[in-house]
Amino acid sequence: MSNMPKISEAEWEIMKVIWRDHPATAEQIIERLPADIEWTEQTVRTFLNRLLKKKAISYEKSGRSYRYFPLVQEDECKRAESESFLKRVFNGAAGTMMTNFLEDVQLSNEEIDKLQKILTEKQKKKP
Amino acid sequence: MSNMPKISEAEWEIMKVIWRDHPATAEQIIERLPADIEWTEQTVRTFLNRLLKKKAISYEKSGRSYRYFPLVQEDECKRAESESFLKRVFNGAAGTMMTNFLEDVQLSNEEIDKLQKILTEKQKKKP
DNA sequence: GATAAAATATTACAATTGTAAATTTAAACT
DNA sequence: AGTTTAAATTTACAATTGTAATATTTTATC
Repeated sequence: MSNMPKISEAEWEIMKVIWRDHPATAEQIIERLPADIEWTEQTVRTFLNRLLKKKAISYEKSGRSYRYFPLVQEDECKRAESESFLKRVFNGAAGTMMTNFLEDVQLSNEEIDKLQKILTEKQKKKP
Repeated sequence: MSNMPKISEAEWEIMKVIWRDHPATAEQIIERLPADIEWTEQTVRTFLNRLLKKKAISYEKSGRSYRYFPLVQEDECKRAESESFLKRVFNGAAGTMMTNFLEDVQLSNEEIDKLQKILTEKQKKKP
């Protein structure tokens, strides 16, 4: 099975930027991080190095800098993290978890429609 | 707002047992942990101590042992952890997150119905 | 009240994480 | 080619976490 690297909270921020647009230099990554994150450049470069060591990303050289790109897929990481969350917090009870979220969160009408549609599909497939 | 203690993955297992049935002695907690968890008693006691230090739980004395009980509410912890997960992994996009989950997870017909009902309610309330 | 047994509390230790500073390397410019 | 300078690499360091072992304190028991 998947020996996906464990990505820490801070590293997730880096990965999200890289997934969104790659390859990307450290400089680009730094400037694309959400504005409310206040890390020094060195801090970001440390995270990049750790992600390299974990084989979550790789790079190609370009001039004097590296252009980083992901080695692990966003979808897989999300799935892994979701499973872990579901098990840790809700003992794996997806229904309870979804119910809880639905009660707490506000959704647009489009989102509601989409969810309804998926649910209806699911219903049709089962007896 | 809430200055809720950060509960680690291992600590979550302890908290879930305590929430389910409290007050509970260390011994009871140890025996109620899921069978697939293989911690020595000392390890569990360490976690109990850390949770005490974090003020996530407290205790009352009973004979020679402590009977632990929660100081933080399960609901609040779940909510906090859910928010953190949602932000970290899905940038806060609840719709996307729910869609992803729905596609990956299998639900009973009752669960599907319940979710449909909640969605329909939500729809009615908004234009 | 002394002792044994059991519970709690303290100490340990390596890995991971957040947060950088210092150092080294390599590319650009003169 | 030598120097500047920007990038990457190495080193740092405290807090948290997983995983216990050891030590100390209490309470039953004789």
